[in-house]
Order: sequence, then structure tokens, then C-alpha cells
Amino acid sequence: MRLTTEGNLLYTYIEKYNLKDIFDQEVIQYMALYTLDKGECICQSGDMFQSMFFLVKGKLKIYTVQENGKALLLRFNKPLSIVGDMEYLTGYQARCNVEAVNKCMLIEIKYEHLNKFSYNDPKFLRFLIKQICHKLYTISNATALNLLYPVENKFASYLLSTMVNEQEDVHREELKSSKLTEVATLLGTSYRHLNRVIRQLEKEGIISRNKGSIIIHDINKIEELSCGSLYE
Amino acid sequence: MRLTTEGNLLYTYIEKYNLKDIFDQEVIQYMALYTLDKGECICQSGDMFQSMFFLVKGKLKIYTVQENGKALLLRFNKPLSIVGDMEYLTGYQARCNVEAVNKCMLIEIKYEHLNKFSYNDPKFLRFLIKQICHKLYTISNATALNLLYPVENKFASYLLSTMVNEQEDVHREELKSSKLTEVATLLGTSYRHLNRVIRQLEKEGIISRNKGSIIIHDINKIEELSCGSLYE
DNA sequence: AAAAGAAAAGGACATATGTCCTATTTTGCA
DNA sequence: TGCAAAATAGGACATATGTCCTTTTCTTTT
Repeated sequence: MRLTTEGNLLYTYIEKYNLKDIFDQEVIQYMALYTLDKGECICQSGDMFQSMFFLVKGKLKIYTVQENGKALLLRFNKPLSIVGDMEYLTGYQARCNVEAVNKCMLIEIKYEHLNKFSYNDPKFLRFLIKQICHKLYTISNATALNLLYPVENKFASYLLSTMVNEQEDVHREELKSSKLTEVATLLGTSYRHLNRVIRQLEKEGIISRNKGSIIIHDINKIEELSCGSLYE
Repeated sequence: MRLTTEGNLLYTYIEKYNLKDIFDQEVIQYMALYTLDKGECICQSGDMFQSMFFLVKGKLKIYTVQENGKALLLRFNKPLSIVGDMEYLTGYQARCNVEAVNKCMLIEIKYEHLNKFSYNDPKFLRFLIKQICHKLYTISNATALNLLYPVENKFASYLLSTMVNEQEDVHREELKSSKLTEVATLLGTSYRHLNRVIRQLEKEGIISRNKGSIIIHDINKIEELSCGSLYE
């Protein structure tokens, strides 16, 4: 992760995401812009954060690695999302690995500066609450889905989450991923099994595969299979 | 759910849980104490909350009901925990059913009063963040565990979470439940299968059953099986 | 364009878990 | 105290999912 000072890029992002609505000028002056290359990590499970990061460009993969070596992709983050929000007020260690899926840009704010200028700022605190609630909301949904439905339903739900119009809403696309190996990991299953499930859906004429991309033929059936529970 | 006005019970609870550290007197005067009998519900999925509730006595069961009729117990709440925190600032609908496991007492604060007196109060907002973070932390942990490990490991983890000393920490006991049918639901499995897993552990001499209660003989083995990931 | 590496497809078989039953035991309530 | 309901225990069988392979197809790099 390297400091990026080129031009007014930092201020461009601050404007783009209205960070002035959340932070006073005294905090903004301490912000720094960092670039993270594909595959680089912000943190690993167990790390103690010293800073909060705002993702302003690129995509981050949030996953846990368990003691048995298995990984589980919890979600993808796209701008604007926060890394290190939960850890800020609780002092918890990082629980996940956070890795850049492609080239990312992040605005860093040191906890030390937040403590000085934003610790008592209601608009900042309310912003944090909303962000954390969104994470809680998403993961609660996904947990129930993951536990109670077979992969077929999860995959249908995943399809619905990722096939929506990209412009609509930042959150709508968080779980999107193109490679089926990655999708399998995300759904907590093996590639082998996901493949089996997809073949079955194909056999039933609901979807078809074309050079790695998936085409939905029967969106109603997919909606039915997703049981109204999406990853969103 | 019925209003309870007996004596100074409300003020006793306010003292007991140091609510004066979080709320100013002007909010406290609007608080009301409610009693919830066993089996009664505070809310169902889809409800819109008008109030925030602080559980000060008893145990609440938090579960979701999916469209296929299956239920999933997400957690148990014991004092002091909050219902309606997440919904307050986001305006989300309730996502879970919340039901009294035994007789409960709850302090109600209407959103309308929070809006007037606490909306800009940093100590209240920080308190909310910590509560919500704790929920997020717990459920993230449980999600990974649920998805990546077979029931044997989940059950071991569950045992460790519930067998600890009851006095130590409020959060430590949140997932406790005695009936195996309920445990099965909590773990997202069938009673039949849980039974099978328990018998296996019994056969290996790790635990034994005695009239519905379970005795751990080899705590080290249980800790090993739980893979360091607890429901806490 | 050729070579190397990643991703995809799917066979064979093992394991985890669910569903449906039927007894037996325990518990709560009249 | 006795009955009804709930909880426990477990057999039999079906389904969901995982592991290990091999082959084929697509991508990327040289």
C-alpha cells in the first residue's frame, strides 16, 4: 500500500463522496490517499488497526480464514465503504482479511485524528452506525440463507444479486464476482458442487452457459428459487 | 406486553444497568417498563419499530423465519441488550422475530423521544455503535463457523459457549439453551442429526448424557473440535 | 503463435445431513 | 397422582455436498 500524492485526486474523491458532510475541515487536512495494487492486503485477521479507510475506487474482497485453512468470502466492498469502522470504537482486532480484487484507492484517517476531532461528532457517529448496520443487515440475511437453503437456492439468490443494473445502487453489486471458483468460495461450497448445480439448472432450461458467462432464460424461476432472500 | 408500574422497579433497573451514563434525565423521564410473558413476541419480521427496548430481565430468543417455513435461531439475548437499535437510525423494518423465552422485563424508549433528546448525543451514539458491533462480531463469527464446519464442530463450539461460568460475563451465555431440539434449531440442523453427532461423541468418551443434561469428560478434545471459533 | 497456467467440466466415490418413522422417557399440568 | 404433550433415542433410506481425479477449454505471457 503506497501513499499517493498526485494532483488533487484526494480532494476529487472527498468531493465525489461528500466526505465534507461527515468530517470537518480539521479532519480532512489529515486525510491521505493510498493506492493498493491487485492482490495486496489491507489487513489480516488478528491485526490491530491504527486507521480507518474509505474505499473510493476499486473492489475489496472481505474473507475469513479459519483454523482448518478453509476460506469464506464474506462480501465484496465497493465505494463508498469503510474498513476499520467496527474496530475503531470497540478496539477489537481485525476479524477478516481484506484484499484488493483490482487496483484500489483508499482514503486513510488515523484513529488518533478521529479521537481528536470526530469522537464527539454526532454526524460522524451516525454515519458509522448506518455503515455498520448495513453490514449487519447484509450478513444476517446471508447467514439465514446460507444455513437453511441448499446451494441451488443460494446460487439463484446470488445471480439475482449480481445481475441487476450496475448503476442503480452501490450496495447492489457488492457480491458480484465472475469466476465460478470464486463464486463457489463465496457461497461456502466447492467448485465441484456448484458446477453440478449449474448443470442441473441448465438441464432444466433455466439458465445457460456461454464461455464462462451465465445467461438467465427464466428469471421468474430464478426469483422463485431465491426465496425472496437476497444477499443485499 | 403490558405496562408495569409497580414501585420503583423501573428506577432500580436504570440504576442497575447504569442507564444514566447513556441517557440524560430528560430521556429517562419518558422511559416505561414493560413485562413480557413467556412466549410473547416483541416483533415479527416486517414490523416497523416505534421504540427501542432495553432488556433488563429474562431471556429473548432472536430468530428468523424464512419463506420455506424453516426457522433459524440467530442468538439469545440476555440483559443488558437492545432491541430496535439497528432500526432506529436506518429506518429498516424488523428482520427477526423476537420472543420471550421466559418472563422478561423491558424498558421502552420511544424513537420520538430519542429523536428529541439523544439524536445528537455522542455518548448515546457510541453506546449504540458498541452494541451493534457486538452483534456484528458475533454473527460474523457464527456465519463462518456455520458454513465451514460440520455439526460436530459447531456443537463443540456451542458447548464451550454455554458451559462457562454463568457469572463471568453477560455475553458469555447468550446462546445457552437446554433442550436439544432447540439446540438443533440454533445450529441450523435437524434434531435427528444432532442426536447422531452427540451419540458419536459419547461413543468416543468425550461427553456423556444424563437425563437430558450433558457432561463433558474431555474438555481438551471439545476445545480442539471447536477450532477456536466460538459463538461469542 | 506457442507455451504455461488458470479455469471449467464432469466421473467416481465417500461423507454429512435431512426426512420419515416408531418407541421410550421425561415433564408439565389438570 | 395420572394423563397428555413434549423431549429423547435411534433405524432406514434419500439427498446434498465434499474430495480426488482427469480432461478440456480459455487466458496470459513470452
